[in-house]
Amino acid sequence: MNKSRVLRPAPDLPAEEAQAARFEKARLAQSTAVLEDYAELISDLIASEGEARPTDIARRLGVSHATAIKSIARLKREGLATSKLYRGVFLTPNGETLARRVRTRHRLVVDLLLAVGVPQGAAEADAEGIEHHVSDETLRAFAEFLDRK
Amino acid sequence: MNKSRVLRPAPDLPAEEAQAARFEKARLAQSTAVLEDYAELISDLIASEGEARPTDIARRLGVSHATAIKSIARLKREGLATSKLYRGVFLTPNGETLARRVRTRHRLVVDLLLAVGVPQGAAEADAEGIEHHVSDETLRAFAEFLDRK
DNA sequence: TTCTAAATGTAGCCTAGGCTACATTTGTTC
DNA sequence: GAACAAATGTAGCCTAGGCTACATTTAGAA
Repeated sequence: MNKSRVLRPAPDLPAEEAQAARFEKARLAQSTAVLEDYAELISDLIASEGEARPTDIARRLGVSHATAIKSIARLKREGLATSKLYRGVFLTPNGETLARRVRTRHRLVVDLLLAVGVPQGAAEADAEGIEHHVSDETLRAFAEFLDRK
Repeated sequence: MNKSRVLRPAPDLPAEEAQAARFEKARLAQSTAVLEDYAELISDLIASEGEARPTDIARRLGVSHATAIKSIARLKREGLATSKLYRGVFLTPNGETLARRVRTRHRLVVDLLLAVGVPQGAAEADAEGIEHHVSDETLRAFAEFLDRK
């Protein structure tokens, strides 16, 4: 039945697996993207406003407060944040570490986009989605490229 | 109650909205990422194997065939693909157009990563997630940067 | 101190995209 | 042409992350 399968030479198989692995990595990155965004935002809000409240988080992310509260619950489940009823949200040490890493990465991505000639607005907008898929290896390359400039 | 709200100066508000808009754009890009991946893959399979079958699509993406079939159903709902029971999958003209656009964008992203010094493996892996968040404006900047090199 | 608006939290719904388990169809092989 | 293995499709479950509607708590104002 499967004629094409039989005809396909063996060398294709490793390539197929590599492709599948790339997609899987992208899916994984996506599943942590929300956590990363929240961690960074909570950290920013605490730094600039003194506290991170669900309503402010929701407004900044452009989602309803109910959605924000649900995601905050996930952050808590994953050990990245803490909060008490009707009180603001705080990051655990793990959450702080994540926020720092995300902030650094975000800046590097924006800077790289600017360095290759992407206009400011587009750089900031696109970085918001791109950053979650930039591996440490790629990040290192970005840093070196910016150093050379 | 909301002291920080009152204290926050007006100039913050446009910035908040801009930030929310960036996140919303990223969410939107994410929701079309799967469609884009399938369209490109189906197009590739038809070109290289003569047909695109759910099992092959599933194996290449690293998901179960049931998942692939569900996503193919969404492609059909969105007018990007067609298929008959127990037959392969085909792209509509809209699907073809999307696939072409995605393929071009994918190549450009990989090329740009390579050009700034990202190692081949990381470039190919990261591009899989990054590409979906690269706007036309950014893509143009990438192309110009590569031309200059 | 009480009232009330805003913030916070809860419930329940939806879609997308994963999965496994099972049913059906196809096409090759004997 | 019958049997069987592989491909395809279906059903049902799960989680994440959207939403609206409603309930509860808080804290500032009167």
